[in-house]
Amino acid sequence: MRTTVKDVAKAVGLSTTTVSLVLNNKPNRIPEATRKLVLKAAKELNYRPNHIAVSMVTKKTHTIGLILPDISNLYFSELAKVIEEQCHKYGYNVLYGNTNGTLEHEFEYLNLFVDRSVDAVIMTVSSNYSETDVKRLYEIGETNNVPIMMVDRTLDDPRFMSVLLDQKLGGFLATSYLINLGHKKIACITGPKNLRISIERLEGYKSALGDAGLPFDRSLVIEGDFSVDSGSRALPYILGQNATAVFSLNDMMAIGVYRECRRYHLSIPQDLSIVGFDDIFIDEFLEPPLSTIAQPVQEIGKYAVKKMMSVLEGKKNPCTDAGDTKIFKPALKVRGSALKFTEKKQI
Amino acid sequence: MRTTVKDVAKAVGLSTTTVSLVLNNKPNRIPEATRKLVLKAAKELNYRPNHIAVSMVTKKTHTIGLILPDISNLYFSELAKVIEEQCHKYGYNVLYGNTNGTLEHEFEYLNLFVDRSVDAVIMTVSSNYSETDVKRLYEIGETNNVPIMMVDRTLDDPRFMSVLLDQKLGGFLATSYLINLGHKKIACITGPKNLRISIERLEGYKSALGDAGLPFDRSLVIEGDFSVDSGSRALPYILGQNATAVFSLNDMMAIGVYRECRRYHLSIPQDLSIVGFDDIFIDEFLEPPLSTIAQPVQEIGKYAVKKMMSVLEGKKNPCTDAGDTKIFKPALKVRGSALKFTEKKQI
DNA sequence: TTGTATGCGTTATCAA
DNA sequence: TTGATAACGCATACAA
Repeated sequence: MRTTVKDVAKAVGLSTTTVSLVLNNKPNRIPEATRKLVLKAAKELNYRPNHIAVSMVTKKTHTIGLILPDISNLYFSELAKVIEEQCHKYGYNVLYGNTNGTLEHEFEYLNLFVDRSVDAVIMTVSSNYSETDVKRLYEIGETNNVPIMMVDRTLDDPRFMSVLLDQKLGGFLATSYLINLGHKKIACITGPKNLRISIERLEGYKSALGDAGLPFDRSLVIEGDFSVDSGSRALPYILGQNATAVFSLNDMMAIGVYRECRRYHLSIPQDLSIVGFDDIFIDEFLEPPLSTIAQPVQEIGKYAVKKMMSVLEGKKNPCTDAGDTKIFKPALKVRGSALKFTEKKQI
Repeated sequence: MRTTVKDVAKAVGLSTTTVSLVLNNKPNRIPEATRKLVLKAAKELNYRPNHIAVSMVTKKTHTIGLILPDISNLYFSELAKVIEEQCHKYGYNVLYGNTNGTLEHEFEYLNLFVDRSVDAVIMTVSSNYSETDVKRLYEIGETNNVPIMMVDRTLDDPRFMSVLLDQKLGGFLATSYLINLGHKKIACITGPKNLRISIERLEGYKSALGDAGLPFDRSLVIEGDFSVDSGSRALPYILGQNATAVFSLNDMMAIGVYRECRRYHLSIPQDLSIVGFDDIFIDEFLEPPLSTIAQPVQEIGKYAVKKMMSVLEGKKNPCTDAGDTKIFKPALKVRGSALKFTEKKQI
């Protein structure tokens, strides 16, 4: 059996109050003598506070809930790692759940975590929320007094803190790069079309096209679902449109394009230039290494928990403070998956 | 504020006992009338039990602690996903921690989780344990009455449940495949040399060599650390030994070999055949797709939590039951990274 | 069929 | 400087 405060108290012949006082370094003026006595006994009995009991009275669990679409996804597993590491630094543990991108699971985990009295929730919403859904989400946070932070993807509601990426800029960067390489027919494989990040990245694509005086051609855009397979499925269509380059809204679909290109005996970048999005670790090991838009995952994760901690320490009010949406800038990472359009012609 | 049993009781004019009784479907004969009344009130007030308070009295948190070396590692992130999903099915949540392979962190998280009264711990130990360490680990589980399960890697102590892979068989399979392809000089890039899985996989390598009447040549073995970089670093040495094939004890190092081969303008499998270990998802998208030893991660994860659940439900005693070590069989997955030795000569 | 009282391990209030 | 005692939200033995 674990030793409790009672055991320690009994061992030193003092009350549990006194023991609790010294163990928690309370400002009460406890004489050094009894102080040492208690500390010694606690150590000898290997006393460790029962966290559940502490939570019961303090109303703090020092636990945060992390709700992610899929932790086996490279981007999220890295994010999960940073977040856990950072939380650990602050003395917080993390409870996590995979939603597989469904709204039901998002709410299910949110409720589950809130039932377990997590101090905060960090989540990336992956489905479409109706106004009612947003309201429901907000109310869960409100009535349980747990701050909710959106990371990577957000809801259109200023009441939630958000830590995001400038998705549009990413789309712009990728597309501009391809344009500067001389490509005119640049296809775009999107994510689910109603998804915010999908829309924003596509906007960047359009905007780059516009800046270059190139027309936006709807037939060059094909919808995917961020999976490798959907990337593969998109290739035949893209080829049919005579595109010479493609901007894939994430790296997984780009990998799908790679795979399908091999089946068609097409080589990247000679036959098709491609730029992805995310910069997952595997990119540099692909053949050719995939050029992509890099998200500063480490910084995003660090910022997210730092911000959350300051909220939990009461330094910030998540609902009223300005600047509650932090937007990180992505960067183009040039590797070897895109070639000048002219070079292509020479082959 | 959240509604409590008291609120519900007050609302229906009954005692908290009655409310608790119906809410938990206790076998007390509660008349359908009051039953419905309570249920209705609970629903209207949106009552959700405070999990912390429940744990306080039931001594069960329905939480398991998952201690992994690195959740951003492809193998572990997949394992973490299965485990979380399975736990979720059983109504359990998971608290997780990254140890980065250090003994201190393993103990730190174990203590942390035990302080939080997790019902069980599933961990993969990644460092070397002295006898004292093993004893300490065991005692933590014992005094807190939390079953500890080792997954993927184990300690040499029958008191812990273990869910493992037949590592030696994996090494044997990979090496035999290369031997059957006609290779005589097969290098081996190992993991940290004192690590159990490293030793076991190497034993499989030796055993395959022995079965084929091939000599075990120590100079063909080079130590890595399971990272991509260590795979890259190993290549020049392997080339220097005139090896025509290499068995990499994990896929990450194999990826390192791929990368380094490109720098040397060597092609796989024409210039060098290679077989990895793990079957991480990216393997099939590499060029050429990496042949490897596949671990049934899904099954391993499912089995692990199923077993743990049966222990928690008291159907099994983790310390006395026989067969507490389950060993899964790996399988060779042939893709395109190895070629017949003779074909190589023809090129 | 339902209510009272108690306890889980801890912190907090207030008195001594 | 220290110790009763209450309280956190719930489940449960026992009583009514």
